[in-house]
Amino acid sequence: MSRFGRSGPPPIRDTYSLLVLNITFRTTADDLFPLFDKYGEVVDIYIPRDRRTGDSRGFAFVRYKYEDEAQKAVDRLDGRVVDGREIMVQFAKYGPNAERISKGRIVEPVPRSRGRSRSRSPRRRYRDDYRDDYRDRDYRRRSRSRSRERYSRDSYRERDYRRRSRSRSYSPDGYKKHGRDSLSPARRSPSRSRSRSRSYSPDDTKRRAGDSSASPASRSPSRSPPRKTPPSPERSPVRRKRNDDRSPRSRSPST
DNA sequence: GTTGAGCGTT
Repeated sequence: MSRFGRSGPPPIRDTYSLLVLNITFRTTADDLFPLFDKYGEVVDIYIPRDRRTGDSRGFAFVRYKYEDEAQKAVDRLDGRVVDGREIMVQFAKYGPNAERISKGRIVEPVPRSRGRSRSRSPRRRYRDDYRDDYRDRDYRRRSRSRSRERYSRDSYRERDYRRRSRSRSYSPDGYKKHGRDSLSPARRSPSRSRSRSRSYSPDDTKRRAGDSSASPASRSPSRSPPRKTPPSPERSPVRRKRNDDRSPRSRSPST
């Protein structure tokens, strides 16, 4: 939203856009206007904001009516501390003045003098690659939230590691301890397993919050085999019963 | 609540 144009950018006849970087996220056009207006006639000030949060992205575009004024503003405001942060002012690459540069008429107005010129070449390439605004926005957002993402990632990793460790710790533990005995614990296993599972159930439910169904699935296979065994014995008794029945019968002939 | 290389809408 342009400071002076509500329905969009104002009619620009011959304006020069300046790019203001390293400004605080709370700095608004109103804060920059008096600063830049002091060094020349400011036509428009625009601060790109995030469409989701609405916060400024940390840089602004200041349009001057004359190039000399813009140049002066750059020279005077570049490196100025605003809101406790040193801002960087330089000519914008994209804009009405960009056409002039395209003509090859203007030869690097500012950065060269200050020697602050960073990697300006690759920037152009990025813009060419960009097609969707979403991607562009996402990319920039990702860059900004790099620190945040890193923190989040660490947290997630730590949690995952801990969870996995715990899972692994219990798995072998149970198997090793009960694995010693034969099928005797097999029947007792489900009983104990369930009992223990219930103890940890609340904890897991709260921690995972309905996510990562892999955990239960992971544990499922472990419990699956032993669980399959119980149903078997269920039918066994039937046959065994018959066996018992047959047992006496078998003994009968023997006798 | 946080952040920090870069290039633009309403």
